[in-house]
Amino acid sequence: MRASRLPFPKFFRGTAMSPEQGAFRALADPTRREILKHLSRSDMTIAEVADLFDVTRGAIKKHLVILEQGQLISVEAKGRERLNRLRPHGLKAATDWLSYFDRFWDDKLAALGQVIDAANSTKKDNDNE
Amino acid sequence: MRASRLPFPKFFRGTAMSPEQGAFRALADPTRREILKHLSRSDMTIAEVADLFDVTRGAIKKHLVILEQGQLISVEAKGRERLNRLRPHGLKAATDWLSYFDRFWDDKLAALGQVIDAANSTKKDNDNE
DNA sequence: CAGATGTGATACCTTTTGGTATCGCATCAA
DNA sequence: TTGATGCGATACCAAAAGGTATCACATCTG
Repeated sequence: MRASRLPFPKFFRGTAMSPEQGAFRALADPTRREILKHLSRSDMTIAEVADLFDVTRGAIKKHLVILEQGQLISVEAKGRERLNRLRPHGLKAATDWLSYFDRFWDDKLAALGQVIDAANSTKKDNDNE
Repeated sequence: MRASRLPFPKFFRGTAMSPEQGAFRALADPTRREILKHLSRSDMTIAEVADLFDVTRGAIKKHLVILEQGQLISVEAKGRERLNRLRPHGLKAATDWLSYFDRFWDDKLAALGQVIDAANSTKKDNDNE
């Protein structure tokens, strides 16, 4: 029977996802990333979003639900329609997570990061985390 | 027969993924994000990574393959072992993609972004509503 | 009112993901 | 040489993801 087709993955039914988990899950799909770019220009109903892609409204609706679960958009009932609006602060969860690695990919920042590390722990880098 | 269990998803067999697609796909899993943090501290063999988690080596190996496909790590054969090393520049693909939205979530940057937009397109740009 | 329309909710399908267990091979150590 | 040990490679499984089609319902509009 597979307890089939429940609306949420197990790890999200009942408890909350970490903010960066929701954000990264939502960002993993290219269609959803495109939707975000469109919503950054203007709020849109489901039908308006669906018109921009080659998939059905149902598929777009599912993408929007995942974006909403990831706190990347908010949805406002507006008469018969529902307006999807970018919630840009949600992306900050992903940006913040990634910022940990800034020192590693930017050579200029790397030098700075090492200076800061040295200053913060003049003895050694023990167990960070 | 389902052409079952091919090593790569269809969109990656044959052609290349966009850099941000590979990065975001890899980042979508919490175990992989943790692996990246560990690798930022030191290079590790598969067995060493697997010891940090409660899953089998096989599962960790699959995660490392996805991280490698996303250009987030590189793997160097070292005798009988294989050393997995963070490739931090790969994360820049995700950071770059997200930077488009900086102006939306940081109010201080928003003002700056609008100034820049205005300066860059004092004439056109009236396509939003 | 009656019809058109935007949406929600299902049911169902295929593919991908994340996991296990297992086998075989190369390489290191005794 | 003979084991141990890291890994690669499969085969297999359950669940999640991404999609379609369809129906019901609320809400606009003539």
